[in-house]
Amino acid sequence: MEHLSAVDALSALAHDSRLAIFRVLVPEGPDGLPAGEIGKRLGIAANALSFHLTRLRYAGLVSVRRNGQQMIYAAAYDGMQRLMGFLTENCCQKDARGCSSDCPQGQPTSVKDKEPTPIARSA
Amino acid sequence: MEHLSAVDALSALAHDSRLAIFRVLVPEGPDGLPAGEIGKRLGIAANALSFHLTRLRYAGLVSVRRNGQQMIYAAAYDGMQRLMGFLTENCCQKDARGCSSDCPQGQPTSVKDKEPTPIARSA
DNA sequence: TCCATATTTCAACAACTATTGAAATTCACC
DNA sequence: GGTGAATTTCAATAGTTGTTGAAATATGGA
Repeated sequence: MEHLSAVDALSALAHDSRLAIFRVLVPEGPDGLPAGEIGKRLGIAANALSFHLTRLRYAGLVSVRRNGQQMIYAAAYDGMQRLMGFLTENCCQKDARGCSSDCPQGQPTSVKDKEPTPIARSA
Repeated sequence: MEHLSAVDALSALAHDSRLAIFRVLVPEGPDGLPAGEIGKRLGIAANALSFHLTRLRYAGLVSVRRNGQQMIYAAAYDGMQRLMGFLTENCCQKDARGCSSDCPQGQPTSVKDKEPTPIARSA
């Protein structure tokens, strides 16, 4: 995951309603939930919900499929996994206990062995 | 980490310059870097930099100390660790390969065993 | 075809966030 | 005390994002 799409994923989750939506979807697994059900559980109006779901979808964090009149949204685990991978790789200490505390992270790398990527805006 | 402070941390990182700043600080470890050096490396003006550093600090992702005229900023690993913990716990599948892919996550919990927390705004 | 349900789209507006240049603050050194 | 360097603060503005209500689209069933 590139710097920029990480920003997309982070900002998709950096909203109260969207984080709540995502958290509702996670335990539902690939089956997901119809938009209406999400809205009902969280008390979010249909149009606002649609707005937020689009944003999550754009960030690759949820997928959609149609089932009759309903749109079924599901957490896109691979998108989340890419985000976690990016954060672990770029934003966490590499030695011993990194950010996933109870998970020894494999290759311990010494701090300071890596040039930070300069900020580059694509557009 | 609560839902809301997770949103704070996520939105602090959900910006191109701030993510770049954080990534510059991570490999420097607890020694950190003076603000000016960060600005020089990333080509960010002093006042803008100060704005972003304040935001990161507010989110608990960097710490500051003074050294003479310089302000030394360092990545706050514990803040990042809390964020990673929150995401692993709330936004990832719990079974077998969760989001930290190569890290078997200890207690595998079955999907669907957890009521999602309803969205609650404190203010 | 007509109706009801589910969801999205649109446009207007409100709210928030970022950027800029100028001024202020803090500290070290003379 | 005065000067210069590092950093922050401020105010104005621009830009982006979220919210709301109304209208449109898509689907299934009578």
